[in-house]
Amino acid sequence: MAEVGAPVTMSDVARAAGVSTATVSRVVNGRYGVSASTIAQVRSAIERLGYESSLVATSLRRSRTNVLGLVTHSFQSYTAEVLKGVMQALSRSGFDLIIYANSDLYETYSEGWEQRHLTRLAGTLTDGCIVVTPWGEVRSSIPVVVIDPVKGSSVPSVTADNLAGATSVVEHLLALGHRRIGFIAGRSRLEAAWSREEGYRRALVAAGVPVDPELIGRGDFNPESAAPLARALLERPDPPTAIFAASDGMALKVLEVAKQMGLVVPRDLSVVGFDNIPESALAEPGLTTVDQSMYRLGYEAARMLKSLVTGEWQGDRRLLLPTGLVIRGSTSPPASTVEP
Amino acid sequence: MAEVGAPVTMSDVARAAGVSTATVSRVVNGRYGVSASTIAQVRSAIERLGYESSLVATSLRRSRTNVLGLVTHSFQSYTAEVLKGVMQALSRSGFDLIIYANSDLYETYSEGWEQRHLTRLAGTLTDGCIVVTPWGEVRSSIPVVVIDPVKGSSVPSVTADNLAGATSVVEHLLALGHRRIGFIAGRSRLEAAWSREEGYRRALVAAGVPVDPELIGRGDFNPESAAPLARALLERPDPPTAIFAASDGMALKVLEVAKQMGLVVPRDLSVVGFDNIPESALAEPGLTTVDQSMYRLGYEAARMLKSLVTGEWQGDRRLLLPTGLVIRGSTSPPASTVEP
DNA sequence: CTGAAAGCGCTTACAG
DNA sequence: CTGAAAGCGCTTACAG
Repeated sequence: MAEVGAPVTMSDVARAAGVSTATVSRVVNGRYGVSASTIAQVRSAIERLGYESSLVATSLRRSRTNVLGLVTHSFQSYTAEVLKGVMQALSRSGFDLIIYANSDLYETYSEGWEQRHLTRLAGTLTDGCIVVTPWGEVRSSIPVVVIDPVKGSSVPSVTADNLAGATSVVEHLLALGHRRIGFIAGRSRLEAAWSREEGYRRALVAAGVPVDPELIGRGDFNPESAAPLARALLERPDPPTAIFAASDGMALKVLEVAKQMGLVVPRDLSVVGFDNIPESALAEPGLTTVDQSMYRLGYEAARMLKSLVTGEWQGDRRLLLPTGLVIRGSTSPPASTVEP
Repeated sequence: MAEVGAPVTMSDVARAAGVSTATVSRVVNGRYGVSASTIAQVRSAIERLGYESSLVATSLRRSRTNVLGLVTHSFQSYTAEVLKGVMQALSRSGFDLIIYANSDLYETYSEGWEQRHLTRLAGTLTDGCIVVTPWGEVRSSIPVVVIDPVKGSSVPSVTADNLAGATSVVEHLLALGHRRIGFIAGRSRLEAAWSREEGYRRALVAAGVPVDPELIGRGDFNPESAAPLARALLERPDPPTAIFAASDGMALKVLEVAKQMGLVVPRDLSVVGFDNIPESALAEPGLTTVDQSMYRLGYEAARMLKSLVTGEWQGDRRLLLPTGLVIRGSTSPPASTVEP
């Protein structure tokens, strides 16, 4: 009952039922114009042989496959959340989902992975694709929805309202009395990174606090990139009283560096992240951060893609989803609130 | 830069480069016997047109695709863990991964989904497949590894040591002084469900405690199935002092029912689950349970599949992975330890 | 070193 | 109502 011989093809069924493959195809696809008795014969042969049509052959021949694709680079917790949302949106939709993940995790090849995989799927296998946080702009012969596009992208996309999220972080810190607020930026090509920095800047300017370029570190969303930047900020003669990192991963790194330097959070330093990954709640102290629902991003992306494929999509092709500030233990008023 | 026309095919490249598709194919696949100048022409045409070979066409023609498949019914947290393990094992292996999930979540079609999808992928797209918790025995023309097979399955598989895990739960409860231990079983076709019940029985027998069939409820791993069973157990004139549910989902339901009935856990009732899903740690009180590393299951399944496909697998085709008891707040000695 | 041709497993006009 | 044939985009002997 384990590994059996060659797969059963449509020709096998045709031979067993004594008809042509064309007829088998008609029965399999429920087309009209086949006699009841032929249908019965074919059905029984299908049953007997355990035939299932080959996804590959079918999709090569047909224009429409009813399969949507999702291309992702890696498999983190947030990817899983996205997938749950996607599956929910696709439930009973008639579309199946194929997820393509390349194993070449850290190779040179990885730049442009999304475009490569997309193109390989697009011609034939899938009717539409979701691409999660690509490295660059993507183009395709089929509808595509990008979750977290690069800045300036014109492809349909779903993004969290990073600008509002970042603004609320800085407003929160300002309200606590902070005036020297450091920022560790993310990979600047991504729209998300740009918006988070922009929110930081605007909120400061709106409050009449000058933006000090010395307090901005250039990270890349990789947690490791944040460590030296945090250290540099904190070793200044006039260190910031709060650091806002553009991702939770980087913020958790800031927490670590602060601890190593003998600083107590939030007494000596307030720290804020962005994303609300599960680890942020478990940190000690809990990390104040901005929640962006990855589930929701996945859900909305799938919903848009579905409508794009069927041609029913109305309205904006660039969805902005709300974010929410989550206040935990890593923020408090600065030790000495010095107002000029 | 968004949705562009028809996909670029090999013929397009051939035409642009002034050669035959056979030659393009040779260049794309790095075959010997093409002149340097031709290679250069073809390469430049590929670059210019942005050509990528069609996954579907390639895999239809070739016997080997270097793509492994994973077929799953749903997308829960544990599926995500499995996937992380699979991706880790496949990292830099030269195999890409395709995950096929059907959207038809709750339909009649769902019985036997794994066999259907497996067959549709197997002939052509994938060199091997992982199937996660199937409904029945699977067969295929390509190597398959099942995570959590049905009982009596002969397909290569990876499973947690459910027997040892369940045994350790009951030994823990016995050591605390419990003698009337209720059990809520899982979907009995699954080997995991059977082993967990068997562990429960054996541990009782080993301790000289008779197995009372009245204390065994027949659930199906669905949390909802546990509620009436727990209620029935707790409303008995001689209720158990502890309930061991065969999954965390069901155990959390028991916790809920107990609360509704005004019982305080663990004072009035000890509760134990199985799986160690994230929610079990967040319950109030924390749920004592058995940890089975889904990450590890995925990792080992992928490792085995890889070797099965390349024909290098040595040793057992049925892997049993260790489990570990995780003691949290939901278990304590019974209120009155009555020893006969 | 290169191309014409067959064929992977299907579907779809086109005849009959 | 049914079948022979063409073709989806590739790869691979087979010639040359």
